[in-house]
Amino acid sequence: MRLAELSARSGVSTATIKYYLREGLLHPGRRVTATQADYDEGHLRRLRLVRALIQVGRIPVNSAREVLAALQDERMDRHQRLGAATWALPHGPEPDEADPDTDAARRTADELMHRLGWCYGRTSGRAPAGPAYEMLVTAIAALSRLGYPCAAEDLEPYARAAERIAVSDLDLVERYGTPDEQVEAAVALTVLYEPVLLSLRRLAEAEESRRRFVEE
Amino acid sequence: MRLAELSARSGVSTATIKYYLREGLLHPGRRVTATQADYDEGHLRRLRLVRALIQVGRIPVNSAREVLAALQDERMDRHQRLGAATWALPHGPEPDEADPDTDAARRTADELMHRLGWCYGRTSGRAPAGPAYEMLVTAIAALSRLGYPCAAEDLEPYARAAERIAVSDLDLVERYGTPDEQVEAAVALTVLYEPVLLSLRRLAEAEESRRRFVEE
DNA sequence: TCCCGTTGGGGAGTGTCACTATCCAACAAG
DNA sequence: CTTGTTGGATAGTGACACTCCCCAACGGGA
Repeated sequence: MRLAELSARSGVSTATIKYYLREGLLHPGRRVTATQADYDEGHLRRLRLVRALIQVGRIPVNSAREVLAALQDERMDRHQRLGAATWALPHGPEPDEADPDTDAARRTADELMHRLGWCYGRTSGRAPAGPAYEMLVTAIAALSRLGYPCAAEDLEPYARAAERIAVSDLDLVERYGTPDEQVEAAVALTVLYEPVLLSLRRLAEAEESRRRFVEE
Repeated sequence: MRLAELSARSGVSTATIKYYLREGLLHPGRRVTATQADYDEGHLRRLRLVRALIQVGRIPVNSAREVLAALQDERMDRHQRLGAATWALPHGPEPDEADPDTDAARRTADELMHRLGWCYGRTSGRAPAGPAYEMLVTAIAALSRLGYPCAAEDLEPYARAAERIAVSDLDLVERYGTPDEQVEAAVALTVLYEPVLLSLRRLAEAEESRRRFVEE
């Protein structure tokens, strides 16, 4: 398959494919002559994944490169690769450590982890905190700065919902045969189910708001 | 309160506050002289909300303006205002209607709405679809293009989790007294709980992955 | 009274990001 | 032989969220 065909079958312009090649998001094709290369189904699949991560998952190109690199790092097992890929995902601004709200937020997050029996945070920290934990702290700090309730007990229902969602996620992942496929599936599902989840939540909120506030 | 004090108490630079004033995200202060204006606690609160929406919620400035406008539109009731604000939230690219995957995705989404008894979509459509619905369709289309399962039955657990989350959300909202406060709370919670939810999901996934894939 | 700092207002500049356009010489297909 | 495509490279684009700088008009302390 040549560049033009890869472009036609993926719906991505040749200019953009060249850009991804330059940025290392896509492996170069097998060189046939000095001015011709051959691409296969693997390139097409990878290209579609890249597009999905960037366009649907709104992941910056640089992060996408790191995520893809983690996916195929032979030195790690399934769990580690998934962790490395998740680690590279975008995660918003770092918490402002000078802010007292951040400190309070960190304590709230720690308490939540403790309640749930998860091994993150300062007190129960078997695992390093990681970007997802920092993201949580930042969000909790912003909420309390605005005066909205987000004590550990307010957050617990959300965490319980997240637990159930994670079980569904991993069930989907385990449908796939090889560990390699599973890791790719896990990352794709982590990223691409985010918009699914957020849109379902917004629809559910509208539904619940109608139920509570509109008399018919 | 003058500009410098507003800046000090919010942690936002005077240049950025001026930018927000220009962009209409913040009401002008009460003019004292030709070169002096007075800001109050309302400005501080609004500024903190704007910052949270933009920095934590990652909402573009233009969308934030629309969201804030919807919040205080006197012509609408609680439910309508919340809907208008949610409507203005960012929602990714429009689905590509030329793509057969989009059509299939739309049918999947419709079936899901039907299973849940929600009044969205083509078949049960009492309400107009809205951006959240389009976001769902785009994400489902991307997933099936990559060959990942997302039939209505695969999505149902996610939707059930979203339902429970929406109930928690509205419970938090109803702690507030006046409808005005409730609407602001609803929007702030919709937006600011998104990173909370996503980070909790990532942590829960790591936890579940460890449970399944790592023998200790 | 003087003066240095601050004010609102406005225009222009900055840096990042994800492309996109253009050019090039080397090929390849009709 | 012509017409078009290829990989490779550089430069340009448009959106975005600030950020900088300039101005004349105040205003509070010495």
